[in-house]
Amino acid sequence: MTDSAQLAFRALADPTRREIIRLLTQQDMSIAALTAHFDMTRAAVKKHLTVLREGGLIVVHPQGRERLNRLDPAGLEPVLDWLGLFDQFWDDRLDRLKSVVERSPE
Amino acid sequence: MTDSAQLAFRALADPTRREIIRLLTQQDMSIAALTAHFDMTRAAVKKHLTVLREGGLIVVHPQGRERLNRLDPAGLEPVLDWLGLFDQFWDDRLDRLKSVVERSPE
DNA sequence: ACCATGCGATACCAAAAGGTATCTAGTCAA
DNA sequence: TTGACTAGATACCTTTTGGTATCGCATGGT
Repeated sequence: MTDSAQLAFRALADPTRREIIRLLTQQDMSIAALTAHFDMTRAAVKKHLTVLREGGLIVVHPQGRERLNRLDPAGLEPVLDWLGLFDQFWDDRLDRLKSVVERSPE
Repeated sequence: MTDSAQLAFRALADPTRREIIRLLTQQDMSIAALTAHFDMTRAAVKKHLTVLREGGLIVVHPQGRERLNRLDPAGLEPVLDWLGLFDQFWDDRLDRLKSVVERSPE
């Protein structure tokens, strides 16, 4: 009963992992293919993939000697659910802020 | 130009900080008031509040000798924006998965 | 003026996270 | 079966993170 939202939020907290997610929205990819997009070793990418899998955000399905990593949208549900708890709150204030934010580029 | 989404995602990655957010949706609170809800020292809570402020999720406004922490919904925008990039993707597959997930409690 | 109180800042510690190097094990082609 | 390629596992290192303990600084009541 380890809070599944926790594992998902943790998985999303790293920029490399979010980039992996972005890449996987384009197509399923092997570790080697993903590693080509980063300046780090295959082992490091593997660790990120493990965290993503623990967070339920990807699934692996072996194909011959390759193991393709595929995005699993169901893993995002806990995150969306949590954020949804505050829909009312965010909406109320976001609406009021929108015009303000747009005209103050900071 | 430090990616603001990164700071926000990092702030959301800790369960204590998410609980703080939840508490702050009810009412603005001082550090002391927040600390009463956790089994940790005021200094630890203070650190979490710093991370939340860096993530743009809360703002502090002094009131006498108290400093009330207030939720800032604008800080969540980068997160919602990032998630929004995959709306199409999630939606497509979430719809297909919904019934499946509901009948497979795993 | 005093003293409680509410916070901020710092130094310090243990554990977790991100990374590399290296070794081992399957799978496919010749 | 040998060799090349793809990936998992482990040991190890460094940095970050979450936490405590402690000190000092304002603020407000008496």
